[in-house]
Amino acid sequence: MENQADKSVKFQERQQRRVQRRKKEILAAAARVFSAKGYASSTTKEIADAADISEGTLYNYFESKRDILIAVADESQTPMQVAVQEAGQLETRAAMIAMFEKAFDISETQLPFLRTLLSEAWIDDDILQEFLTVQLRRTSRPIQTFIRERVTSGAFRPVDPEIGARVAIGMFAALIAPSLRGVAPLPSHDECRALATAIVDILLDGIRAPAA
Amino acid sequence: MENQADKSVKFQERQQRRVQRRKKEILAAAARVFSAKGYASSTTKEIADAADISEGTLYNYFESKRDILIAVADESQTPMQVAVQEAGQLETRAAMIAMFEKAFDISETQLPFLRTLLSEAWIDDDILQEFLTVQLRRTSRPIQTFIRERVTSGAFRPVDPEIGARVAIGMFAALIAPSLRGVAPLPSHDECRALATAIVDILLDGIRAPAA
Amino acid sequence: MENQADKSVKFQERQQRRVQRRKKEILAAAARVFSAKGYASSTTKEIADAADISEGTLYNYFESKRDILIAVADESQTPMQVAVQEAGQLETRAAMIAMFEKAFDISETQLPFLRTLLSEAWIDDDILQEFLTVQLRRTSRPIQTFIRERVTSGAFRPVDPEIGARVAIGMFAALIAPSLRGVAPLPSHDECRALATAIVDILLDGIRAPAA
Amino acid sequence: MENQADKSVKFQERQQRRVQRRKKEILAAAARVFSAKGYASSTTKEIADAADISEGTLYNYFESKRDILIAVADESQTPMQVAVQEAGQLETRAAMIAMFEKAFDISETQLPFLRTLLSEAWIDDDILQEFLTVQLRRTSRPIQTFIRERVTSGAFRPVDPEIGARVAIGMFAALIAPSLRGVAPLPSHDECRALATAIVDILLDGIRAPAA
DNA sequence: AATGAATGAGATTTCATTCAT
DNA sequence: CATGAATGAAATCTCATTCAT
Repeated sequence: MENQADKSVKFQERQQRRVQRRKKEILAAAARVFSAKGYASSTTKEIADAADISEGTLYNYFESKRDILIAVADESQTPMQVAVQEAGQLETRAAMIAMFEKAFDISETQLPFLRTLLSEAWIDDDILQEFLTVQLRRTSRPIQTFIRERVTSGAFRPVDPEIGARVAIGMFAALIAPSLRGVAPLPSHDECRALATAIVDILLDGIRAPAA
Repeated sequence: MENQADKSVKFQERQQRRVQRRKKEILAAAARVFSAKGYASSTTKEIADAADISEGTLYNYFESKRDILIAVADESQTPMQVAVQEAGQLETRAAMIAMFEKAFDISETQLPFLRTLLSEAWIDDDILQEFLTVQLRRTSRPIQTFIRERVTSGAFRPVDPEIGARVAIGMFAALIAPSLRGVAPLPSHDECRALATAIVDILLDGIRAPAA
Repeated sequence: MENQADKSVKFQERQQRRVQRRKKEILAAAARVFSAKGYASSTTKEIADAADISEGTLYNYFESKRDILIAVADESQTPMQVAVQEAGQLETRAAMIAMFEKAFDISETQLPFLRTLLSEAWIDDDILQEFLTVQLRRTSRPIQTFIRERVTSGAFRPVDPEIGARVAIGMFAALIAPSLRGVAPLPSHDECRALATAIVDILLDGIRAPAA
Repeated sequence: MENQADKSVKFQERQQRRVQRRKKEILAAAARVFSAKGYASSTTKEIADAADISEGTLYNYFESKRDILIAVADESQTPMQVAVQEAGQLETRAAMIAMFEKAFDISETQLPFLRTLLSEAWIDDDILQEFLTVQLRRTSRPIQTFIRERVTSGAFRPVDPEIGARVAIGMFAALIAPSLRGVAPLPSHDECRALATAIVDILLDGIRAPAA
């Protein structure tokens, strides 16, 4: 049999979960608004409307509009970073393709968060430093290590690992950009594989036909 | 001996030139402001101050703040587009390197315009459609044609020309991005050449060492 | 043996006492908040926090924020009024000193209530009329009577009793003001006596040395 | 004959004067509003309405509502301070009366500024420190010096100069308070003289009739 | 009774644009 | 043409009060 205290504890836990859920809803709504119009042009009214709450309620969950942006940026994760970190050793060409394939596999939900991060990082120094730069570094480092090892072992040509990593990320970014920008649909599963294959092929062997 | 009408014509011409010059000055100032804080967060007062004129005067030269943005976007040109169009036939590896080298060679003056274009195109559909998309198409087309020809002739492997072009542009973009974002200085002449060489090497032959 | 009704009555009484006690707690908390920031700048949240209850609970005990202010003003009492009323006949110089000494003896608890009253009376006409004016009149009247009697009897010079009373209150107020404002500590027991003596001396005989 | 530059200079000067005049107007309006409802309860809309301008215009002249308060406080001057400083040596009883008489002579214009200062100093620590305390010190110091000299020369009894000064200011404050609070009209010329005489009489010789 | 999330009216502040000088 | 004060619409944010739990 439960006593008063037990009930109260349970109640508080449920409250906390409710609050967390509501916070997520607001963030998702805010991400959608931000990704459509940019942070500065979005209004708190639009965010509130998108989250189907009143403007005042926003401020029960976040301290300021900027605070919401920070939370949105915090929630975003570049799919490339996730893919790289989960990839582990990339011994074979197939493994590399699998990694890029995974990186292309962005969920519809994640899209607005990513768009917001990328969009604001272009303007806002704090967002760039605290979020995008951090993620890019985490993405770039393992790739650089990977390249450096192979250059040392002679498997790769003497490429500058930093440039190699940046170029690889750039190839990926160029292919996913239209989807991120919202002018192309997210690639289907098959398209992801095709794009990943294309990147790895070019990255490893270039576009020139091998001398006979 | 000049008559009244002649004088008037001359006067009008001088006026027109003065107006054009002043417009350019305002645009340069606006581009600097926009590139630093983004269009939406920039105020007409900041633009006026940067151009060393009063707010009212702005409206003698442009109809609205938006009008200034359009003009700034119009003024911007992606260096890659210029480079591609001036390049002509890219028969040799050296020619390709020269082209990329040229693309890296962005002037300090042009930088704010470019930054503004790229920043706003990420948010503003009109800017994306009317300016960036147009430029990217003009950049991509010749590269696609170039690739298609070589694939047909057997010089290149059977790469999808569109993907090839986008990947090439992505490689370039990844290397110039920090400078455009304002977190790295523009590359020196020597660095431009090194970067261009790196891109062409990877693009043509990949990073994998040729099988012995 | 008690019957049901008795129990219920006792329960209700205990309830009532509990409610009264809680009300006092809230008022004390509110007085502290009001005295620190002023009524208009204090929020119900701050009051609730200070009283260690939730905002909603406030409204179980008071109808509105204003209602709390009224109750706080009601609770406050100018120490001068208390002292004057308890003083009775002020036949001797010692009795007058004793009265002022008592007036200086403000409790730490009473301080916030007083501060709130004085602060709001300066702005709020209702508070001025309903509370401060009433108290001042009750303080002033006995003093006026006291002076008038002595003027009639020839013990005092022909002073306007109203002005005399106001001047006396003003002397007192000027000395206690820093403590009320919170920039000086409350005077110690000895200091109270010294201040009271100073006031009575000046009030009775002035600061000029008697002609030899 | 005037040239372009001269005209421009004159124009700028006129502009500056216009701006200063407008600033004064806004301050006067703000002082009226503040003195009636207190700073925190006054709205920028009310201030703007009182100054017969739009809310936006306020912000062309002041950075914030708080900024206006500071400016109002800055503009205010306690009449007692002015009177004390202009008084010079107070050798005779007549000179003292003249000084207090002058202190009572507050202009209708100055009233709202003073009210605001006194009202806010009760709540706002910055206002207290930066404005009221400064003024009170400037008022109190000369009076203390005056008393100390006479105590030394034996003309006054051994009164603590600080307490003497505060008591004197308190007597004055108690008599002017109703006018400052807005519940009594400003004293007429004759009333000023009567009040000043009353204060000086009591201060110098007390209310007790001299022993025969 | 107690809670604290939700509300919405209203406060302060910003800013593109206009217009009299 | 140049100016910059004036405007008012709209943005961000606050907070007393209500109400479902």
